[in-house]
Amino acid sequence: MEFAYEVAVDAPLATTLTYGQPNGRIEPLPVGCCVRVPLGGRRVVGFVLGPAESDSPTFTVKPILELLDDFPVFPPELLPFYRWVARYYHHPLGEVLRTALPMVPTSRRKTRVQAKMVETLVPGSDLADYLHSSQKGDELIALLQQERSYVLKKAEQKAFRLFLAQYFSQERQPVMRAQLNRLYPGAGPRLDRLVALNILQQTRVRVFRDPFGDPPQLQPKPDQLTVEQRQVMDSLLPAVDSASFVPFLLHGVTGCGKTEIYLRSVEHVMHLGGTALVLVPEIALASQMEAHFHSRFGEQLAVLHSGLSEGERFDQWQRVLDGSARVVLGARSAVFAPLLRLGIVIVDEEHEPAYKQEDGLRYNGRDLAVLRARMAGCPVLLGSATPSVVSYHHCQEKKYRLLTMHHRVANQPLPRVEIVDLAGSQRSRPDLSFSDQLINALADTLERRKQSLLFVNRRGFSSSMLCRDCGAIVQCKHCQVSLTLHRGRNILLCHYCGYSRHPDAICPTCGSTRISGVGIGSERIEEEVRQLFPQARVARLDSDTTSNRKHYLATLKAVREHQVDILIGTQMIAKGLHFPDITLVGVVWADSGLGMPDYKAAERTFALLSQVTGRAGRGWDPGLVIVQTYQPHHYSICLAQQHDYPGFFSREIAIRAPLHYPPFTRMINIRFSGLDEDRVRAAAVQVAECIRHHRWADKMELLGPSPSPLVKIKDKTRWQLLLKSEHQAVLHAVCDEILARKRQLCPAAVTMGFDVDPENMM
DNA sequence: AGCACGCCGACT
DNA sequence: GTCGGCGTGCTC
Repeated sequence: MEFAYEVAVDAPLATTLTYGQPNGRIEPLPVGCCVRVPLGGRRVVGFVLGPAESDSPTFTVKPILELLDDFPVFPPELLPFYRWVARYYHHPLGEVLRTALPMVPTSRRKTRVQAKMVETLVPGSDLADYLHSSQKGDELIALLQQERSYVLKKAEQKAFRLFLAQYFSQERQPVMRAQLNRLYPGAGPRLDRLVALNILQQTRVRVFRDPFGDPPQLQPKPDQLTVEQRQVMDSLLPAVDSASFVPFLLHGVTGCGKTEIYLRSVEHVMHLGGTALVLVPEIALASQMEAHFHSRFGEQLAVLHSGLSEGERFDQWQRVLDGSARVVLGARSAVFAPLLRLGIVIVDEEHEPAYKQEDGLRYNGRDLAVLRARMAGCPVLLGSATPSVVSYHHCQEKKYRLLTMHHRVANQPLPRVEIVDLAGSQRSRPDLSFSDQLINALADTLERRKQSLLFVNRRGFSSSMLCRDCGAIVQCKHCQVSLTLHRGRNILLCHYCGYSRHPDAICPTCGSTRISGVGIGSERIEEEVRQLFPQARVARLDSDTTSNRKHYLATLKAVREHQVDILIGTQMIAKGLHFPDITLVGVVWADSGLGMPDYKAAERTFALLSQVTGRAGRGWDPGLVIVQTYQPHHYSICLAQQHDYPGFFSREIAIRAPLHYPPFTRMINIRFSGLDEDRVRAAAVQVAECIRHHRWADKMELLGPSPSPLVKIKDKTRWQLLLKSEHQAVLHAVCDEILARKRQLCPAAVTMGFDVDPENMM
């Protein structure tokens, strides 16, 4: 066999495999092309990584079955990056590539995404000869009829004139047939005759499906930067010019104008002829960022996020691959985009947990963005109003350079934050979730014809259903979690697997009928608000009401046009939206996250409160934030009230140091799951035993094995094993060893997976 | 992951 | 006697 290739296949294999040249093909295959290969009696998708190691194989090399596309789906320059990802996350390279290249056909999915072509018309050879003498329809028709021996019918003349008008108005670009048919519904057969007469010529051109449904609102470029913005640019631009890896953390209060910093840095890179990668936590949710970048970079911009259809995503990817788009704006998976000559990498809201993918390849988009910048040799800019504790710590250790912006753009003051102790305060409506302060503030805001925003941590009506006789909580039959009452849809819903059932009023354990809901959800808050203020116009935004993007955008529009007085929502309203008329923000239960068994609980609470706080007072009115909590003295809540990030950071770091939590250690969570409870536990115990006997066991801490906080999800029992160490290399060596001995330690019926740098321990 | 191979219970 | 249960192991 002449050529042999290293191929990563779409299967959970630890190694890459060797395949031979496809039968009947002579030219070698390019690196990065997508192929179909035989694997153990089936046919799977694979990626050509390059020529195979040349030492004589001990196995029979099978030939590649077919080439799926003759162009590469990723540039060879990015292969080292993809390989590093596979090694770092202890994940099969083939699956890394499948995650990274979302439009590629998988072994399971049969349908393939294709380039979209449209039928177009250009002048035919007979017409082209006359276009020099005239461009007027009637004259051309006369000329053509005179010189040739045919007569054009009225309708054909009409179609012809229409074509000419379009052709010249769009600067001699091919004219879409569909466009002519829209203007003149009977055009079809007439155009066919014109094509037959060689007056017109039929062509097909590639079109890029447009992800910007409505062209985003044009955002003007400000003439001037603030003093702080100029100082930040003065630090950033030399780093961009130096074309070397320099990591920056930009800590700037909400409304300080970070977006303009991003835009100008990217503009600078564009002038230097480079490319730029910009990550945002969740672009699907109508972020202003998309509008800004589209206004500034137009055709140069590609967007990559989950809100795109497969076809749109394919087109955007192709535009990046062929170099016609040089700025990529996208959610975490955009970190794999095939950009070459990177000049800058930007991560907005770098602290957001949304950067962490929580299934399959559990990567962190923010961390990989830093890695890409390192490998490409360019600066990386991490921006946040509430930086992650880990990133800020890197600044203190002089690994990152800290840039700080203290002032909001128009020098608006930050809103006043009032904390209300839910346990200690007198309440005139103890039956509701509102303190008197919040009720009064809502009433006052309504009266002043301003808008209020109420933030609730959970969706649904009641978070769980409790039997008042036996104390049992109604649970999902596939997951060991409580079902949430959704009154609007009249169901009990599992937020983990989506199972739903009718909310019948009989306790499944004791048969009692005294069952009632406990815990507050957004649906219930909505009902309470309607009861308190029947005259107010109320809207709710959470993932229940947002299953379609249209409804989400419509609600935002209604809020912007002041057709809503009180907006109620979950996490998703904490980000991005800023409307000048929102002067009151209420947080119904601020400490709900502090009870979680999770070392990041305080960090998340601080970030969430700061973020929600930033929604108030974006107009002239400074705004008021009312935070209801049972823990009014908790440092994450008090320091958020004072807008004191450095204060929060030092308190948090003082707690984490003695407990050996990140940033003082690195962690890897090893997760086990399977249908057979006993075997899942046994596997976890076996692996733990193996780790305890590892030669570097004294250089790490092992917590567990223990059942996961959510023991059972979708009928699968889950156990976990947490590894902590100051030395990252130790953790990786242990994982490699476990993977090598997986056969003996873990039966096939139990799936084992690594969560490197876990964000969420549930 | 998925498919083949292999070793023990109830069927024509 | 065999058909098929799923537990185990491998895939270039």
